[in-house]
Amino acid sequence: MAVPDRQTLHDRVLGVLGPAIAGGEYRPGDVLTLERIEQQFGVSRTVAREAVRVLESIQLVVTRPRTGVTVTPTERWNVFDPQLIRWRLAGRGRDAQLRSLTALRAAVEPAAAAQAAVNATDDQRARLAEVGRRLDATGRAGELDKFLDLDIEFHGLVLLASGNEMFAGLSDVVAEVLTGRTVHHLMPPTPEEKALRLHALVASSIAAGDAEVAEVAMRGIVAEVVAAVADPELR
Amino acid sequence: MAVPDRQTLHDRVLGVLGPAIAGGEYRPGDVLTLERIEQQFGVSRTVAREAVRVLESIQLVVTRPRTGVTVTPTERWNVFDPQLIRWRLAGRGRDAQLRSLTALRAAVEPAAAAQAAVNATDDQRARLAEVGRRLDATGRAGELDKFLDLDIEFHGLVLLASGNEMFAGLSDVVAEVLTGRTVHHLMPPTPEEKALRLHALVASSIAAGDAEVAEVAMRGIVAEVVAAVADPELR
DNA sequence: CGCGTTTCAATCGTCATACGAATCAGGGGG
DNA sequence: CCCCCTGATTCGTATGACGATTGAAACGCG
Repeated sequence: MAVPDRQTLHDRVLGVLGPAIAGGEYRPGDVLTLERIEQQFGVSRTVAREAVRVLESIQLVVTRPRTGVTVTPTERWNVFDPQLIRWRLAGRGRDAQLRSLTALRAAVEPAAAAQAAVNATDDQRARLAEVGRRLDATGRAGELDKFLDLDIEFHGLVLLASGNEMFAGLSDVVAEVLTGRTVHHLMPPTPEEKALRLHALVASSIAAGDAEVAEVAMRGIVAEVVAAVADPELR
Repeated sequence: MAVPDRQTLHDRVLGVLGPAIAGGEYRPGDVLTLERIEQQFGVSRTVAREAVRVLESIQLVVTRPRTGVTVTPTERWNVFDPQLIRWRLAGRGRDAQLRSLTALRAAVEPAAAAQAAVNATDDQRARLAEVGRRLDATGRAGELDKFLDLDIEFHGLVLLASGNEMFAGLSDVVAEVLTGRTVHHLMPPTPEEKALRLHALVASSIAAGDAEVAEVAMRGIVAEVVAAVADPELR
């Protein structure tokens, strides 16, 4: 066991450089040269270049001849990139990231639920109902870890069943947010009864094809989440 | 003149490979080898690798030793990547992409407007009012090109003023959608009177700090957009 | 002294080549 | 019949070299 995950070298470089930039250890305008990266990590030009190339595609940096690799102003960053989101959630600015993502969830998930009620396949409706039932059971039993997994599956299913690929593309992000919320103890020790009922309502409305109720119910869920994340007394 | 834009080689490779994969010319499961890319484009391994590396970071492909570079199933793609969005808007699947993006707009922009009413700086409120006025004027004058520019600026401002970086990160996407809508003639030759009034209402509500009205007004705007894009008679 | 031009050096961009590592397939041995 | 070993394929990484780009300093001219 414990064979340290075979990682490529550029992944390791990226895994240091990315979080460092995302976490603000380098400020916009700071300059890295390829040579410095090579030396700092003891890697070849090839590896350094590939790592930088990826950072560039996330628009964390720009590279120009004679100047080097310059850190980009934050507002140009590709904030939807899952890697970047993970880096930011792991470092400082985690709370801010969690809040902005939660606002995004609040905007998107009700719409996704409505569309899911219209577009879901029979199979998806059935699975949603099933996951909803198990969610309810583990919630009432207070099994938080299992609840988290099911919660992630639940919301992922809704986003997927919406039939909108952009919505579906957010499932990983939602998973990160849910996980982060649990890890940072922004979750009540036992899921609230109200939340459980709302999840059940979302599932049944989607199963029944009732877009309006599905949307309202989901709005209720995310409203609670927004409140929890915004609550200053928990930080 | 006509000095062909100095582009790096990997950008050119990427500019062919990316759209090709995004446009479905390679199917999920298809395999490219680095060697084939080298030969096809007449470039060195370095260049081929860097292009592939970027594709990998968008999750269009995965690479494994002995196997090669394999095209990933669509649902794993990083659909929020601006590059990918542009590639898809440029090729086939353009309509589908336009529709899914519009649904995303419809979900996000009302929330953004509401938050903007709360969080916008004085300067942003003023600029929004100003842009709103000019939007109205060019709209009534029927100057479509100028209207498009102002419309892009308007929606970008709202997203930015929301103070939520995720929302702000969508301004480029919204710009693409608005442009695409005009290019594909999903816009009425003269902007509708109702849309103009709603834009004005959004601007004034945000300026006045009225989140509720700003949200409702924006909802009115995007509802019209959804209808226009969904309208089958225009395709 | 001011300003445009030239020179220079730093850094990226690209290439060719070589070797190691991972992985899958198939053959040989138990 | 199963397991292990061997080999082939492809990526992963390193190295050294040269050209291209560009910003800044040095230079020369008015």
